[in-house]
Amino acid sequence: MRGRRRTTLADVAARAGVSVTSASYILNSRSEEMRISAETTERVRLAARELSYRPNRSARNLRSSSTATIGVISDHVASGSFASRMISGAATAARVAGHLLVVGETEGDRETEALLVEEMLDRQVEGIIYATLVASAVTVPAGLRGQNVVLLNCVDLDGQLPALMPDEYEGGRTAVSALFDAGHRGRVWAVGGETDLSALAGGLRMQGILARLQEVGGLLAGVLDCEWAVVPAYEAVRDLLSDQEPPESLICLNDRIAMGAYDALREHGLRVPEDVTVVSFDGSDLAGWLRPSLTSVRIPFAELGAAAVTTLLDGPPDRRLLPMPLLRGHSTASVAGRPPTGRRP
Amino acid sequence: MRGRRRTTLADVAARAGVSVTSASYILNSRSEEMRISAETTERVRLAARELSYRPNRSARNLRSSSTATIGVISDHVASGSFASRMISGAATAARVAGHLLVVGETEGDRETEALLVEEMLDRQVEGIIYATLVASAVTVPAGLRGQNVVLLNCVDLDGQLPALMPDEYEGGRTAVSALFDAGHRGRVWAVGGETDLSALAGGLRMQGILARLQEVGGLLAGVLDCEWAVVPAYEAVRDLLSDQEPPESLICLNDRIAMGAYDALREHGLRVPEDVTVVSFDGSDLAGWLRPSLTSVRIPFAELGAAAVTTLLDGPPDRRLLPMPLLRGHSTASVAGRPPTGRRP
DNA sequence: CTGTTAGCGCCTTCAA
DNA sequence: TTGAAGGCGCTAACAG
Repeated sequence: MRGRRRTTLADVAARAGVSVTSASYILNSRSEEMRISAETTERVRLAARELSYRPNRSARNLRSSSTATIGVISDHVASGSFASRMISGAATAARVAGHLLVVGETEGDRETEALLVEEMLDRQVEGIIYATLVASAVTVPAGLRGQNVVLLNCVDLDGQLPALMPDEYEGGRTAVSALFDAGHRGRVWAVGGETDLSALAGGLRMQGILARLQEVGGLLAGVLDCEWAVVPAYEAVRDLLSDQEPPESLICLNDRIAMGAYDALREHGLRVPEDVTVVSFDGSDLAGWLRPSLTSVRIPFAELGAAAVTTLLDGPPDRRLLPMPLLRGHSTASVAGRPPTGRRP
Repeated sequence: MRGRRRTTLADVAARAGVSVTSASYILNSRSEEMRISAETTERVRLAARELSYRPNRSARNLRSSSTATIGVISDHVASGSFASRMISGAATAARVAGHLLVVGETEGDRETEALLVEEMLDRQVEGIIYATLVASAVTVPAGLRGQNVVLLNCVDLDGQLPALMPDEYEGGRTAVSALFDAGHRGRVWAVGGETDLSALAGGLRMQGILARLQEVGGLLAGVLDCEWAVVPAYEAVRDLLSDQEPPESLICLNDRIAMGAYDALREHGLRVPEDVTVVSFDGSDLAGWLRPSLTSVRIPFAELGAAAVTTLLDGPPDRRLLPMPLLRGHSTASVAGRPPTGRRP
């Protein structure tokens, strides 16, 4: 940075007429412990303020080999607002703990990944958050082994690295509960299925859905397999409607699927939630934009980011699966008109 | 990081049987300049590789007071995928230049902002990108004055800090051109208006729209003032349709407005693009999710981020307004069925 | 061409 | 209570 020479600890000490030792102790809140006179302490504090002294991090880092910095490596920080929410949560938690975040995006490239790991280790980050956009099993870059790492939204295939994930199974159960709590029964179709084997979310959500359905005595009329995107979902639901008696409820495996489903339902003259109730997963902005607003089981991205920082700084938590809260919209409002109990912010 | 002591330059020098000076020169690719024998050079390189030596950045920073790190301060990295796209662009550009990004989110809080500035200056970042989610005029924190700063998506009220922004005026012109290039004429309504005075985008887009409209001999049937969100837009367009003869074209001031407009149009039995063509601003993911896909004047977030890094590292560019590219969807396809020329990725 | 050496700013042991 | 001094790892004068 183009700034001139900054004031150093020595400057402060000189101005206060004490040694750098004393100044150092005082400015690091150890004057008590070192039994430095209150008067001296105050004098140094004043001098520091007058000179608007700020410690030189590089020097401190070199000395203490710790930087109050946490690295985040993610395959995509750009895609959707998902990864960014996570970074946001992590950044806030880090700041509260007096840390800063350095971020790197790999775009899935292994070489970039390894490079970023090295760059961050060079900068002596206190720990590294390794995150993926879609929940998956991964092989982490070799440079990460033996470091203070936490995996986010993924697990490593072979090793025993601490990993934080949304509790997709419970999330699946929550989705079904949301449907039945709103008083709806009858035929439920799941839209989305398990297309990608490397993505864990689909399977776990489906398991949770089935388990909870069994508990409440509901049953799954069927699963519409389709790519997790708007148009495929639209087509799948459209075809379903032309073949069969319409479902009473739809569980969409993400919000974009729900968007497509909405279109198909509307085209078929079916209203949400009066004719068909819809619940979905993600809790993205889209859920709030749709009309009626979508009830969606939210992926706790910000919470994951914050928990990752905590894990790095204070050790792993007991629960490594984070709850997926229900974001209530109007797509599950009971036909009687009971208003939803919560609104999105 | 919990790693053991890392190998130092001295270790490498010792193993290669040379002085640290030579090792330093060689590893910094200055052996040529220092006329060090090829043989020695090779020996040192080998030793470094064998010990998998990596320079200690903190030490280097302290010595050279430069960190190969750039700070990004933004009011919201979480909201939408906007800020994150920008960060993504910046991160990539930074990495190419051998730099890393440290990011901080202020949530609009002045105190946090000032704190982050200090934290980053403490870490001796090479420069700071100060970005806002919505284009606006701001007062930057005092700590930023005199530093290597570039404003992104905003301008400072009083000072002369370099600022990079999307060319909203040209963008407005582009939107109109998109409409007329697709062969559409007739009544054009703008939806959105200028609600927020601190947000620059609305006014500039409208100016561009009016100017271009005049050039091509079109005219604005009217402006629907509404909040830039789905429901208000839906209501505004619905009311318009119930009062008036339907418009031939709609220029929506952002993608969410277009989403609401789509709903109102569909409800009224009007098809896009057959009955009404729609063009919009943002070029967000939503534009691709809507059916038919939306033609939208894209905010070049990634490009802004990349340009900001370049500005910080190499000085300000000539053009401080970045072009807003047209993202072609089907909402402006000519009625004759001409396919759009480009697809979103 | 290569080695010796003096800091960069800070923390901390040891003595006073 | 305070001061002097060493050293974190690296770079760059300045000798040889």
